[in-house]
Amino acid sequence: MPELPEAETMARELAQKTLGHKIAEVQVSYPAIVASDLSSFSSLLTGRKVLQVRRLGKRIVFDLAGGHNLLIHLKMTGQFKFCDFWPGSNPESWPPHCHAAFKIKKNSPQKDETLFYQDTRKFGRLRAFGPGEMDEFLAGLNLGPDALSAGPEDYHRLLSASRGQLKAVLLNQSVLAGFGNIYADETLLAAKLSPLRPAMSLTLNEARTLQAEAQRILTQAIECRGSTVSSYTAPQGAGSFQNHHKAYGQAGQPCPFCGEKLLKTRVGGRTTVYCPFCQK
DNA sequence: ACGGATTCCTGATGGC
DNA sequence: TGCCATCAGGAATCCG
Repeated sequence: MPELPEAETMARELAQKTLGHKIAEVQVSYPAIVASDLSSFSSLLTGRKVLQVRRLGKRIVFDLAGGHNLLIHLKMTGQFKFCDFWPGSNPESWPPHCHAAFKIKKNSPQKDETLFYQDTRKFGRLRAFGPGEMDEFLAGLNLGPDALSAGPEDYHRLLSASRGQLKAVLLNQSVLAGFGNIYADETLLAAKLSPLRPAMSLTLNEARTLQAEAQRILTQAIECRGSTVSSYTAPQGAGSFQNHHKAYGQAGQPCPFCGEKLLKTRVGGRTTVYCPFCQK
């Protein structure tokens, strides 16, 4: 599922293909995928040049000319793919699970491309904004600082201020933005901290370890272009960090530190894999 | 203010 | 082999 490293990879690869080019046409085949006003979705984006593509937590932002924006949350299975044809108005003729299409009018002599938003489970959401509107929307989300750029003191202050189990707090995007189920489990195992313990009990030294491991793992995952599980693919193909997972999906496998079997449980409603001996 | 359940979806998996 | 039930999961929303 797309978390911080996957969203970062997608933003980079989307930028490579779209920066400086115009969105010439927009089509939506599954209207529920648009979470902003549907009638203005196309007109807010059409004819606008892409100035920047960036990641915001797990979201992807297209900054467009004139202060307009396209904001995407990929949720579980959202992804982008480029094709060299423009789809017909009949959704049946679209590539599988594609719900929106953006015609990228390339500067000559490059050939135009179609950017498809593809989402098997249809959980993802797209929003288009006029000038200033996105900031207002984002303020309402109350996102915490980015998990990759926050420092050790931030980790300590934010996590130890929240009630609840450490992993549940780590997954709360208004505490830190970017962690999902994969990297929460990976980071907690690497830092030898139990997902089950109260976040309030986190000491400054433990927070330092947690932040350092988060930085290391998220950075390495970005270098691997993310983890390809449940069909995630970036525009330029699958990532490879799934080959480095030590916790996620590894229940019953030996703990990398002590060799005992990793256990599976649930924290905050999510499947959680951890070592009951190493993670304190 | 917190935890828990529910909702949105579809493909993969497991039991019989 | 086939069929049906269950599970997976981010986050908004609702309930207690």
